[in-house]
Amino acid sequence: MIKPKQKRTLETRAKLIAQAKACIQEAGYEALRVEDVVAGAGVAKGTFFAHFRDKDALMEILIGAEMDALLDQAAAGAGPTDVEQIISRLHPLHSFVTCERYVFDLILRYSGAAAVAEIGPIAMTFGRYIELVTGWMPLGDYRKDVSADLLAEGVQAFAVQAMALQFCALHQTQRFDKRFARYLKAWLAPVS
Amino acid sequence: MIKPKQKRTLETRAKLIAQAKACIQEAGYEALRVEDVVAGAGVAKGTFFAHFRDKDALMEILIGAEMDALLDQAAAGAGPTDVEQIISRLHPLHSFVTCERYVFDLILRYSGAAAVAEIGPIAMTFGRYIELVTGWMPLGDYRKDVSADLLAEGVQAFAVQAMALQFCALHQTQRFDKRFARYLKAWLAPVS
DNA sequence: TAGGTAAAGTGACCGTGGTCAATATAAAAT
DNA sequence: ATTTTATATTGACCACGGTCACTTTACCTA
Repeated sequence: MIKPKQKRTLETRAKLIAQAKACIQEAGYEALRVEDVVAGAGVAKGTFFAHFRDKDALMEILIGAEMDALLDQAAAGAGPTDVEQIISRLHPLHSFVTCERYVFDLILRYSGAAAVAEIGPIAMTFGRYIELVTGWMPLGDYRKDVSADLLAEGVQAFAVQAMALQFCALHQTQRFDKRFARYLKAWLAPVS
Repeated sequence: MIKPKQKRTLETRAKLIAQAKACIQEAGYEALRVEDVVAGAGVAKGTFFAHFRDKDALMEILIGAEMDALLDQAAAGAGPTDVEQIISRLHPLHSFVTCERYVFDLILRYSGAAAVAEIGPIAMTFGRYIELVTGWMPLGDYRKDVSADLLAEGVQAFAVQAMALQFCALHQTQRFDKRFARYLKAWLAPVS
């Protein structure tokens, strides 16, 4: 997949991705079937797996691209200067991550790379997330006794926790943003 | 599954669970095949699904039981009074949760219940974890500006984050316990 | 003890992700 | 133009989780 030489290869790959997007548009991520994608793209099943290691690899590409775009959006303009602003800036991204249970689970599963050579699109976005939030840390009145990087890791950990509880009926009395705000206010509060 | 009446039912269920444990003992959780379990238990495949909604439901029972036993162990005796003690007390549990990538992913997937009626064994253990840690909060010199319950939720969030990074080659320079300690020291530090 | 009925068990079958030896096509060499 | 070689494509096939109409068994009642 690193350097496809033939034009045909690129065309086939584009057809597969376009058809996958169309399927998802119609019925969501979880409902995606490899057989539908290849049928719609007019290629054989084996071709799919010549282009993508497995179904999840395609999902990673599609979901990773979406997350990347949302990260770009979050990174645009001047950084947020307080907790509320951080939360609303990240809202579109968190909203996408929790759009489907299936999507959330898949993202978590691929959020870490098993090896340096295996850093996939989703693992990349988790790195970007940390970088982005780290850059925001000097902009507000947050605690200074720990590094910006550690603070950012905590923000990510709390975001994941709040999103996970979003899917949990037992805890849905609190909306995601409200719970996340409670976490961040406690985590980022300046040590007086 | 709520009140099995016939003795036969209980026997079959016991055979299935025993065989599943044997399979896992031999090759780990991920390698478990329903076909092997039913073959070993001497029943038909359909019988398996009459006893368990799906394969994951059996996994939940087995993994949940293991986690419950480890929580009992962590809860025994006087509570830990500092971060290092908290970490070593939870070590056996965290160690089991990360014993296999497959196990970790499954636990995360079932850590929240979609509905009150669906609280499974694993979702229960996440509740117990919070309760346990909440009870430990008054025992040490931790911050008092947020509730013990919120602190416990944070401990859980950081534990999950540290475990997730455990599977990530990029971050394996730090061992789980060390990373978790870094998180907890920052999270639980008393506001001076 | 026989007959009836509800519960438990069966296994052929299906859906879907994934494989691979064979084939077709494009690019390079002659 | 023809042959050779590398690359892309094919589709029959497999593995494995899960289903369901049917059969068997256990228990209850007369």
